[in-house]
Amino acid sequence: MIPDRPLEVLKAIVRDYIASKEPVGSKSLVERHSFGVSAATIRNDMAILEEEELIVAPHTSSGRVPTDKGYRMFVDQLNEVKPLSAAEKVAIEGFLSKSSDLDETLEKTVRLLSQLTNQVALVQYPSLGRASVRHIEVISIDDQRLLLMLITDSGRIQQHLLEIPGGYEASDVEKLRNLLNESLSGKALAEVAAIAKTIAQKATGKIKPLAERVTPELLALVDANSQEKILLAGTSNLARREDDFPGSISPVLEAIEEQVVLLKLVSEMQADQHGVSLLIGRENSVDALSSTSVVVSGYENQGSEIAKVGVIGPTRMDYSSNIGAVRAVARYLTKSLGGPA
Amino acid sequence: MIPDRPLEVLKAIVRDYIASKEPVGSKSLVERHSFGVSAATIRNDMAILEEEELIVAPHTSSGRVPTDKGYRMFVDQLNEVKPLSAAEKVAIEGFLSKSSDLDETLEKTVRLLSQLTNQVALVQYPSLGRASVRHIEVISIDDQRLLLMLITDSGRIQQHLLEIPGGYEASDVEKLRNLLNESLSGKALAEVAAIAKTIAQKATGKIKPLAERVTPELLALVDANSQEKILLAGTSNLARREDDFPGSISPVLEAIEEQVVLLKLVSEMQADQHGVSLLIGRENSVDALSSTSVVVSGYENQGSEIAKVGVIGPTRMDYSSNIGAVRAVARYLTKSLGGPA
DNA sequence: ATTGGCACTCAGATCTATTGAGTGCTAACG
DNA sequence: CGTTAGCACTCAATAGATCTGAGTGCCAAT
Repeated sequence: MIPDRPLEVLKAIVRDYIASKEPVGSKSLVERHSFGVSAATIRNDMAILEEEELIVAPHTSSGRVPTDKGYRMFVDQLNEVKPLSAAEKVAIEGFLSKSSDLDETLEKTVRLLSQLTNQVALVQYPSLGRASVRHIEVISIDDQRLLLMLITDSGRIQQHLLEIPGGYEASDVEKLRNLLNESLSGKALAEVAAIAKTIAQKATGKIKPLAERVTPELLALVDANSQEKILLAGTSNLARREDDFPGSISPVLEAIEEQVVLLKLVSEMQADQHGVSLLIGRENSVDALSSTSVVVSGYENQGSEIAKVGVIGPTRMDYSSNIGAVRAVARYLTKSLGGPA
Repeated sequence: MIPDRPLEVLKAIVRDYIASKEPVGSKSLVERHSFGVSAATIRNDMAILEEEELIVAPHTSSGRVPTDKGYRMFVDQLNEVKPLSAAEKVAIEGFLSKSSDLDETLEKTVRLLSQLTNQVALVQYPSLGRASVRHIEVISIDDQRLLLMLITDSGRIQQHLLEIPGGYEASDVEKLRNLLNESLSGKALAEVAAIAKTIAQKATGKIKPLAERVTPELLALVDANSQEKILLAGTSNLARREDDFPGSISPVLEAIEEQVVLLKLVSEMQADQHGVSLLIGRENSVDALSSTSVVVSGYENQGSEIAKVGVIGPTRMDYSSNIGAVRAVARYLTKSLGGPA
């Protein structure tokens, strides 16, 4: 266990380092904070912290820098996050006010979060999980084409245009639509595959060929729906912190653009005390992201978490305000989704 | 007018500089290319080129680097672009093969182009311009909600969920749908606003309130549709060329993320001899993009250009192959859109 | 018009002090 | 025992100083 004062010293080091980007030494520490002890004493405390690998000295003789472990201890000690400023609240409320469809909401959210935090913001699309079919629509576009639509209860809409080379009867389309909705509406997406098969069989006479043409496409839509997706914004914010990254930022940007990697990372994160979950530095398993931290929070629909929002930035970030912003945005997003539903 | 050999020298300088990133001097020039004259002669030619501001010397005494004007002359002289490799053609064909809806096609295209060129790729969504209404759909989701859809002839689909607090009659929805399609289908988007107004008036009795609720939303959709949009991919490719940018890349990335700016830039570009249009360095008016070049080409639907695809990268880029790739992708995109239509 | 020759320039690399923030340790103190 | 002043020491960063060589511009000769 770390004694009290050294812990305070650690906090001070983290804060000063975040603010100044310079390794912080014992002298500047006693100057900026009133510990009531001399620099030499602080040095002793720092020796303890170094022993515990909470801080390191970049060179033999210069100030100390927090390690990932140090940051971790810092955030775990953090018992209150920086509240949002009035202006920030206004911004969030403003965006929240006009409800619209899911795509638009998420796009706005991610842009908002990136501006709020000056970090790269990300939002995960609601995943298959507990989603269910709200409605299926088959629309005739012209005499050789149909538009198939799938609307889930989370508000996600997906469509696919399909060619019916031989043409079709309007009445058949109607019948098919009814058939599909009767059997599928309200069902969980996960069940759709099984049910759809029986539909193709149940279909009688004239509708049969049409049903056989359409159901596979429907499954493809479900599939596309279950395919996780992430929206990003503010990539340039990362570039602005260029020198927080050893060497070059480009591998970091590459890793972030790689949806699969990010998705895996984000999905595995579980909320902690603040309703927020974070990975600091090497705590995540992606090598290129070893000097970044990820802060995410889940957002909900109908009482259960459907996906995550968050930010990603240099390890040396202002955790307090980022956690605050992410948490706030996640809450508002939840509200915004719950509202019109 | 520039004499022949100096022109060849310019071309060689551009090519060598693109390949090596080092300012190129008279000696290495005669070594790498067989001009049949001595270095001193080349130096005289270089003096001419410098006089014409086609090249500059970064320092009093080191090799020369092409100016924007030099690059411009180079590409204007370019009479054949590098053909795509077999592998590249396969990649394009492969992507082309499966048709799908516009969103998906464009997303794939932009990713493909970015991989092909190792640059930041961009594709502009088909704009309002000549687009017309293919179909309008009003779908009842549940007893208080309708989904309004607008499908344009370019295949762009846009929808909006609207609440009907008082509920509605299914038959009214049907009537409204028919009314809308009769009046609007086939009409240019630009005309929709005018026509829609008369619809709200023409509507009789029971449909009237519904029509009055729906038409403004329809206009909003048209508006959203006419709102230009750009898709980006491969931002990290720019970061990889980090040192082609003086100072920091972050302003460049910021400018590129700024849709409005990019859109303006791209819209104003007009195709030249190769069916491709390019802006080199300061030829574009965006300050942050002064050391980037933009290569775009239009893609078509039903014989007329509907939007642009292209890449953006450092001024010191391989114009020949980028022009080739952009042109090829634009053509395939045109084909891909024309095919299923 | 082309060329060899030559003096000249200057960015970049290499080396050497110099500086100063910061450390670790020790001996003294209450 | 925890705290402190003092001191020798380390080493990154900075500033000069020097060297080097690629490359130039120009001139006189072909």
